[in-house]
Amino acid sequence: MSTRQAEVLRAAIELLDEVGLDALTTRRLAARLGVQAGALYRHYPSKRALLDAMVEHIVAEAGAGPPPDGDWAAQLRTLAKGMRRGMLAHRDGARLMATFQAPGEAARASFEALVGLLVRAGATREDAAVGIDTLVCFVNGFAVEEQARGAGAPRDRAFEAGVDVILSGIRTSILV
Amino acid sequence: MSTRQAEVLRAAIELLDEVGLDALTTRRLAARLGVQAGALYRHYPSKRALLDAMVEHIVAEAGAGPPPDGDWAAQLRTLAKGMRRGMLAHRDGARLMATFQAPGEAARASFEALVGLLVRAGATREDAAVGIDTLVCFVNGFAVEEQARGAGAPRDRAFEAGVDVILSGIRTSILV
DNA sequence: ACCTGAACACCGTTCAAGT
DNA sequence: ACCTGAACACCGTTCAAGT
Repeated sequence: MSTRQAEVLRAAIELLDEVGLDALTTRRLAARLGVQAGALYRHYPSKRALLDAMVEHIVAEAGAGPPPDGDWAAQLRTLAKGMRRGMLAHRDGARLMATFQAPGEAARASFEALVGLLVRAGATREDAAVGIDTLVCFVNGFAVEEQARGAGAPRDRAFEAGVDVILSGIRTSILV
Repeated sequence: MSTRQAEVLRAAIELLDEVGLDALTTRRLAARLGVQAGALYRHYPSKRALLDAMVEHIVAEAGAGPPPDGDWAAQLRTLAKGMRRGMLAHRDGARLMATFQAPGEAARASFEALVGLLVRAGATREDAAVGIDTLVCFVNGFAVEEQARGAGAPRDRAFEAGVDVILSGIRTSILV
């Protein structure tokens, strides 16, 4: 990944935070880089490809940090909070993820890590995948709705309560 | 609601199914109606307003049908399946819902109905709201991901397994 | 390697004017 | 009441040509 490509990506994410997804335009991005719109196509083959790179970047930065400690439930709770925080960290972050298509490297890796966590706690691989799928879909669905509703009241408590419902479902219907 | 407005809405939903959300353009919609693009603004003040009306229509048609029977869990399972079916019934239906902002009349009513169901099963109103919120966010998140991944393998079993995890979480952590 | 200039085929929206 | 015609200020993308 060339330095210039990384600069384009960084500028795109900054622009997203400033103007939102709907106003994130190749022409505006080019202007911010002091360049003509067509020049962007040296670095990304399409706007779609750039958006995908942004998603990947945001997922990776959300999945960073030390692995949490505690039992499997405490770890999943921490990781779920981190995923939500990562999406809310950027304007329209959740909606950007939702428009995404292919799971991508970082997303797949973090999914596998979560499944492994439940397997180590005693679940079969299939059951673990169901549990993680449920949790991940909830987190995504929650963040999309939360961000769509605008800056309204903080929904931290509601989010954690939802995570707890799912963790308790995993405990009673998936783990031995 | 004038007849012509209803025709515009119907044409918009047909066009969505044919070309998808990204190609759903005021000009294409106008062409399908045999009219100039500007004429649409007699019936909807903006494309956003038209999209909102489409969401409302789809939500309402998904929430139609007789109330299911069985205990609360069987009823929630049936309703969750219906919500997912409603979103998948139209091309990019899930993504369209996700771009939506205000909850809207139909959505609010169906949320209240679901909460009432859990209250009758013995939950407090707050706990019931948490449970329903969890289920609804999961359903939306699941459908968004499912539709984003394209027509791939049917995910009926994965969906129902996820619903069951949440129902079992509601049973053990919310109900008396 | 990176960018310009200019074009192409589009967008959503507005508004006077028509019937 | 509903629509036309025409414009305005934009889009994403391509591509020869420059440095």
